[in-house]
Amino acid sequence: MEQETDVPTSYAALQAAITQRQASLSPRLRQIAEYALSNPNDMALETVAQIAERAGVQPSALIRFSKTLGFEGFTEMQRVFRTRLTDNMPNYKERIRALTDGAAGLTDGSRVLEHFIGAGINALEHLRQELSPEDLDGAIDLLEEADHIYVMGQRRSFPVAAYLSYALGRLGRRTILLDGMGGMLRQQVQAIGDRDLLVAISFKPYSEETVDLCRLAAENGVPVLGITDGTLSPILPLAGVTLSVEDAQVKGFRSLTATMCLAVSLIVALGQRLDKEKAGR
Amino acid sequence: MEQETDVPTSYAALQAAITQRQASLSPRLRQIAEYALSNPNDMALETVAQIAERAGVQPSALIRFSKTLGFEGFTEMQRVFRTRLTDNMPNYKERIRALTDGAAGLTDGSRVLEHFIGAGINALEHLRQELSPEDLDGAIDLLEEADHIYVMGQRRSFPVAAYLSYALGRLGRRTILLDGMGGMLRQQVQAIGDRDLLVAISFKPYSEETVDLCRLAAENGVPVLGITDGTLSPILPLAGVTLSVEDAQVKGFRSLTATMCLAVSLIVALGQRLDKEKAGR
DNA sequence: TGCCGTTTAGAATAAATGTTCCCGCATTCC
DNA sequence: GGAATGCGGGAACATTTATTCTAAACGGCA
Repeated sequence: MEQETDVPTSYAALQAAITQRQASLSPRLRQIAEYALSNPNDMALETVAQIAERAGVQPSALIRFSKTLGFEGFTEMQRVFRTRLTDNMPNYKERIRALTDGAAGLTDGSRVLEHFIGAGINALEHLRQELSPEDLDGAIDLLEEADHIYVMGQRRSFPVAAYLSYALGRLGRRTILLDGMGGMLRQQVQAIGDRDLLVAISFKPYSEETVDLCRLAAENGVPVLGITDGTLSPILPLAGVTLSVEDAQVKGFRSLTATMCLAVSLIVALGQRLDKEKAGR
Repeated sequence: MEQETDVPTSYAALQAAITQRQASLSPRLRQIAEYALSNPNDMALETVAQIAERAGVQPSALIRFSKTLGFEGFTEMQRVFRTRLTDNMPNYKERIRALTDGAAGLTDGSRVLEHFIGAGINALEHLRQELSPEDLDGAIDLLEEADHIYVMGQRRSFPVAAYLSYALGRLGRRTILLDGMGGMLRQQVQAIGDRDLLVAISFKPYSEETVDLCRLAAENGVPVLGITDGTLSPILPLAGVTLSVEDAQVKGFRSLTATMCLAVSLIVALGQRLDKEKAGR
């Protein structure tokens, strides 16, 4: 009575099937779908009762879920989840070796991705080693104490500036993204006072506008938090606190992997500081 | 009566224990030891009866084997075999979430940074494992063939959109960043044709505007390249090609570490493709 | 508000699984 | 050569586990 044709036999197919039918499922079954996709290990190894408890559903709901997907019962579906563990097992070592050997059989796109992933991991580890906690805390101090926060980043640094400005705003900090929109940059800049903070983000080749702005700020006694790279950065002597990141670069395209990691860390650390302060009062 | 001290809890320890005691075991138990070491998958997933049959022994012999190694019974030993599957096949989602949950006790800035660096490395490895080369190449195809490229990303996704738009522009692709500046979104959107491409970036909680725009594009036959997370994303059914990234998230602040890595990889891979094409002519 | 189809919870059930136990067998030691 | 010891086989047992079934809750619709 059931059509057995579309019963998934591989984990990839099962994942696709769940994803596809997820929208048309009843609430409880959707809940299971969500749990199954994010906890495939549990689905593969635990018992119905255990999974039901962890997912917050009844055991019978899991059987209904399995049957909805065309399986005979839960056991049959679990078998597919288990193939994910066994099938990927031998591949794991091979993949790492393939990577180490130089990624010979990879298509262009994924070779580039592999490269940037490797570079990204390196950059993150480098960041961990090189960035001093003092600088980081100093940066958070600046962000915490500033009246208004002005964020500037051009070209490749603009996404970072945009992120910081968005996130700082969400933390309730008064933040202005200096994007020069409508030629208003000069006006925006004139408003910066010495109780404010300029966050300047710039990487090689350093944007003139950003460096100029830093110089202006430094002359007017405005604190500057620099996010930059290298030891020769023109931002360095102008900024009170500088956070240095070395991200990978290929053909002029700088990866922002580590920089973004630093940015989100700054934000969350600042958020915690603000929480604590609020609680302390 | 039994000393419970040396019961192996990791697969490595179990493997060592079996190897070491193999010589002093009775013939039948040695037979089991041999089977266990060469078929750890079976040991982890099959039932006692199944394993017994495949190894050519009695089920009870397996229990004896387990007890000889200091376990309470077969079930307990099997648990160790199962850790091998879950440990070697890390569920990065779980790890990322674990890191996310464990962020509660973070105090100072450097601990937050440590946390995000760890989470970032995990996310990158997850990206490496989960993103299929086909999808990646498909995405590059779309970017290569599109007449105009429209990029949309709101809130936390905006930095990614900004980066892509900037970098695509530098590659000479005609790119429009849909930022809704000056309430021009509707006009910008109306211009999109079916030879163009919409790049939609959205993560939980998915921005309504972005999803709506995808739906509109899909209805009008405009190709959509989605960059999103999870398998439940509303972008998924609307996009021709979807690239899925799982980045860490703490207190509502999503790290863009892995997402940025993917973005720059896309760009550089596209750049290579364009170079090759140009050289070929 | 009242009806009808669907969905869900939870107990009841049947199947399967792990474990125990005892007896036969071989080997070893007296 | 005979008793003792350890090992292994396999059926019986108890427990766990998946599954079924029914009544209740829910949600949509008139």
